[in-house]
Amino acid sequence: MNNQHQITLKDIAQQLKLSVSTVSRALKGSTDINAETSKQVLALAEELKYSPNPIALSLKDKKTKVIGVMVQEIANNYCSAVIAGIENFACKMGYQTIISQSHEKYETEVQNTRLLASRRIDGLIISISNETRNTDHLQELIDKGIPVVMFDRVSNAIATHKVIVDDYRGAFEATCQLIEQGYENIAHITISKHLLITQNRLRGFTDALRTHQLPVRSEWILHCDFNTEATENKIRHLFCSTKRPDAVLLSVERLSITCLKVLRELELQVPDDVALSSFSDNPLSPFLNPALTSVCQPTFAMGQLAVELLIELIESKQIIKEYKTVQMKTTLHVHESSLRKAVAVGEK
Amino acid sequence: MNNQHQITLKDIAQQLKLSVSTVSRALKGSTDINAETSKQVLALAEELKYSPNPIALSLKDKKTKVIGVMVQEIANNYCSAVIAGIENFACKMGYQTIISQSHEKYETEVQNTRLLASRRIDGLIISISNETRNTDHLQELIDKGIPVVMFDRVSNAIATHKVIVDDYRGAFEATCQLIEQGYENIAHITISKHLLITQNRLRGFTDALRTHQLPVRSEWILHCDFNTEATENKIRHLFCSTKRPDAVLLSVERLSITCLKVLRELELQVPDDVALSSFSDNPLSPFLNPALTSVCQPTFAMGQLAVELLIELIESKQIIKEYKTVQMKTTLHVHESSLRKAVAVGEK
DNA sequence: ATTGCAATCGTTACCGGTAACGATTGCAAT
DNA sequence: ATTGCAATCGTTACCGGTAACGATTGCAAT
Repeated sequence: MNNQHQITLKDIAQQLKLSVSTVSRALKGSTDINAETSKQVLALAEELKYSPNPIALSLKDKKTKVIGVMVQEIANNYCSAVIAGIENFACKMGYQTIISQSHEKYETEVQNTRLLASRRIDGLIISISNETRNTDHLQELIDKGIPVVMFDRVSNAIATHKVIVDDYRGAFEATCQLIEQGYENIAHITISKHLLITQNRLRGFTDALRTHQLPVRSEWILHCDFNTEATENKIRHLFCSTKRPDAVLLSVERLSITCLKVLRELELQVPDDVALSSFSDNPLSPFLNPALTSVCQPTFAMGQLAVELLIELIESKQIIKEYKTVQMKTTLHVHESSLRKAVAVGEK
Repeated sequence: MNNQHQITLKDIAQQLKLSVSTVSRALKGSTDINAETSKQVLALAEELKYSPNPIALSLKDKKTKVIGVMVQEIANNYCSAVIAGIENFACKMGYQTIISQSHEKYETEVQNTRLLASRRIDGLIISISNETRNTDHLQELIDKGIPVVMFDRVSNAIATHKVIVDDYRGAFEATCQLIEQGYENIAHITISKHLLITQNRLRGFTDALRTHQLPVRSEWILHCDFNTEATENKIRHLFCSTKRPDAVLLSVERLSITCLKVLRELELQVPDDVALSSFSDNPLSPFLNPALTSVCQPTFAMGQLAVELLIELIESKQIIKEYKTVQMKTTLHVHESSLRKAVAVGEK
């Protein structure tokens, strides 16, 4: 049973004693063919379960109908939700996706981007890694004629369509919510300072503090990477200082988990001792202990939009010079982790 | 800058006034070539950043070096963790993966499987949908010479390599843990009765009850699908009966979330009113409210093994007749959701 | 009878690789 | 001088499609 070969035009042509081009015409619904011949071809194609070889088409048309997606980690709620949106729209448009991971490493991102390019993808959707500061590997792709669309962690150095959220406002609102609950000593645990999202979220955070006449303490702004142990140590140090924060705004979900872990270890209660608020898109956030106040992003829609923009770039005949950056809105879901207990509120 | 074409052997050949085959030889490290010529070719290839067109190779070799992966949902912890394992090993072996989703629908699974096949994937890794009872679409692939490896939700109807866990023992142990805590009225909320994992987990569950001389109540065995509303109603009905269970074993993580939701709505406390134990691979399980007792699977290793077996099938010269089913172990992580409070234990 | 054209089909080239085969050259062995 | 062979390179065919172009046939229009 094994090693059956896939049916080709040639097989059909030979059986019907026709040329491959006639068979091709019949299958493509050309009018340049006898109706009877066409019917025979279609019937046999159906019977043999013929399906055209996309490899042959790709070679000829120099289009693979494959889109590359580069994210930090598939097993990450945010990423997999965006990918779900990408798949949804890409599929409708007849594109398939190949997903690649950077694992938050610059070197891996560069290598895997080149690997995708060597696969002759028609375009790339990317959210850069925490380490990435140089984006030449992306410019390389664009120079080769492979369009790139960025989302989430975008870069100013690349001129292309981008899909982001209003990180500034997301952080601002979350910080204000903490302040309104009476928290005045708020720390910010975030990722690489070189990422735009980090900078925007940080500005949102500090602006919220300043708006409420609260001081900004630089030692309470932690830039972490994805080395869990190092991050745990940093956070532990933060909470073991003589004066410790009574609230934290976290920039990404993974950090909030690490933070929760450390707080448990230190036997600090959330939100009694420390309140938490985090950028997060985990559907389980409301079921956490305590339920985690979350700045949510329209992940699925972001994915859909990113592919839509990418396909626009891929299929447009003329060279596009005008690139747009679409900024979507975040939603603050307030839960227990950033809410003063009723008693405490009463005392205020 | 746009529409730069990719460098081909022809480009290099023309610049060096050589034939493409000589260039090809040089790049492939053939000895059948002058050392000096070879050096020139390699230097120019480097300079022009030549990378071979995998499409052309695929067409010639009838191998795409692409593996299809069909799962129910990417945005699902279990799936994305297995996929991470698949990617890890596939990448090392020079394969790329295309991920496709069934969204728990039989029709979608069949369609997308055919789509993958039409893409000429070298092999497929699949966990079938909750609706799937007929697996002809997989046999079709195998008959075409495209090997298939199944994991998690496997089928007896297909003869091939399979990677599963000991579902029976996983369910048995989890149920015993509940019984040992003094819970005697245990329900089982699970998925389609046609899936082997469902049958094995159910057997583990009922055998544990019988071992402890507890009755098996058929009305307390709920088979759900992924229609959240219908499932919520079923669960609500279960807990609103005159005699309600005091513990539940859940077959998949998603159901445990739905169950948690309903219990909150009904203001039933976990584990005071109802204890919960669930098959789950969410890293957040220990941080849930209450921390969820989980039957965990070695997801990453399962993914790795599944590709390893698949690549073995793809690359083996002779036809393989002996298929193996690798059964891995589950681990029970006991947390608050299935632990009697100290007081209650004292009363026992 | 010739011409033109529509209808219908086949031939050929091409996409970018590789492998089989062939061709050329020069030198050593006879 | 002839033969054989190694070294080195080019030609060709093929993978499976499609499009451009060409060929044939028969009939209507002149």
